[in-house]
Amino acid sequence: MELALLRIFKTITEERSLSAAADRLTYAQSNISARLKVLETELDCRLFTRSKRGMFLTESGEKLLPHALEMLEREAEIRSDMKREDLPGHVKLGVPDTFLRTYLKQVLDQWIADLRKNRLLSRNCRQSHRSCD
Amino acid sequence: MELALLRIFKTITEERSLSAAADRLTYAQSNISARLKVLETELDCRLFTRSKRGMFLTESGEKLLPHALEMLEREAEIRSDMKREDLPGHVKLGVPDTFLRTYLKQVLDQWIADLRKNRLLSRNCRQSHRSCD
DNA sequence: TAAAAATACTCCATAGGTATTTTAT
DNA sequence: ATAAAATACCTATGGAGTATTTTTA
Repeated sequence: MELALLRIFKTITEERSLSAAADRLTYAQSNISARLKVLETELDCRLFTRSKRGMFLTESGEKLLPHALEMLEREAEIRSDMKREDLPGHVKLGVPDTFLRTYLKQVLDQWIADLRKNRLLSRNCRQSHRSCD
Repeated sequence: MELALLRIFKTITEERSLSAAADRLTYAQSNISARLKVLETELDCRLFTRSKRGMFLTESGEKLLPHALEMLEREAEIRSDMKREDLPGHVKLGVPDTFLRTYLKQVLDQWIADLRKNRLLSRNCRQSHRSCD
C-alpha cells in the first residue's frame, strides 16, 4: 500500500469529488480516478459510492479513514523527527574518514565516556557517523 | 514515502545485511541497495553505517525504526479490518440496482428503524451499498 | 583476498497526462 | 443538458534485474 494513495483517498473524502481532489493535489482527474481504483482493487472493496452529488464513503471507506489519517500524520512526524539533526545542541565535525578511524574516534569516545562518568552529558546525547565519499 | 521502503528498512535492521534482506524479501541485492538509497535521500540522512560486519543503525535510523514498525503494523491492521465484510453477522443481498432504489431501500430502512427503536439491533450494525455494474 | 555493498546498464511496469466517452441528475 | 467519473491511449519515470566494480576487515 502506498501512502500516496492514502493521501489521495483522504483528499477525496474532504473534497467529495475526484475533480476537486485532483485540482487540490495538482493531478489530472483521470489519474485520481485510476489511483483510487488501484486502492480499491488492492483492498478489494469499494471505498466510495459515486453520484453526481459527490463521492461518499462506504462502510469500508469509513473503516479506512481513521487509519489513513493516522498513517499520514505519522509520516509527517517521521519527516520532522528526521530533521532534528541540524538543531541547536548538535555538533558536526567534517574530517577525512581515515583520520576519524585512526585517531579522532578514540579521542571522542574517551571524552564522551568521561563526560558521562561525571554526569555532564544528557542521557540522549549520541554520536553518529556519515561517510561523505 | 512508500511503505515498501519501510519494509525493506525493517528487514535490513533485522538481517544487518543488504544481501540477507534481499534474500528474505526475494529481491536482488542491488535493488535493496538502491531502494535504501532512495529512502536515505528522501529523508536526507544516512540510516545505516556500512561495514563488512554488517549494517548498523545510525542515530537517525534508530529514530526511524519505531515509526516504521508502527506504520507496517497499521498497514496489516487495515488489511484485516477491510476483510470483516464477509464475517458471520454480515448479510449480503444481491439485487438489481433499480430494485434497490425503487423498492428495497425503503423497506430495509423502515425495518432497521423499527429494530433500532426496539433495541433489537446492536449499535454498530450498518448498511452499505456497492453497485455491481 | 573474500564477502558484502555500490555502480552501470537494461528492461518493463505503471504513474501520470490528454482526449474522449459514459453516467447520472 | 451538463457536470463529473470512467475509459482509451500514450509517454516517461523509476523499480527491478544481471553483471561488474569497489570497498573493508
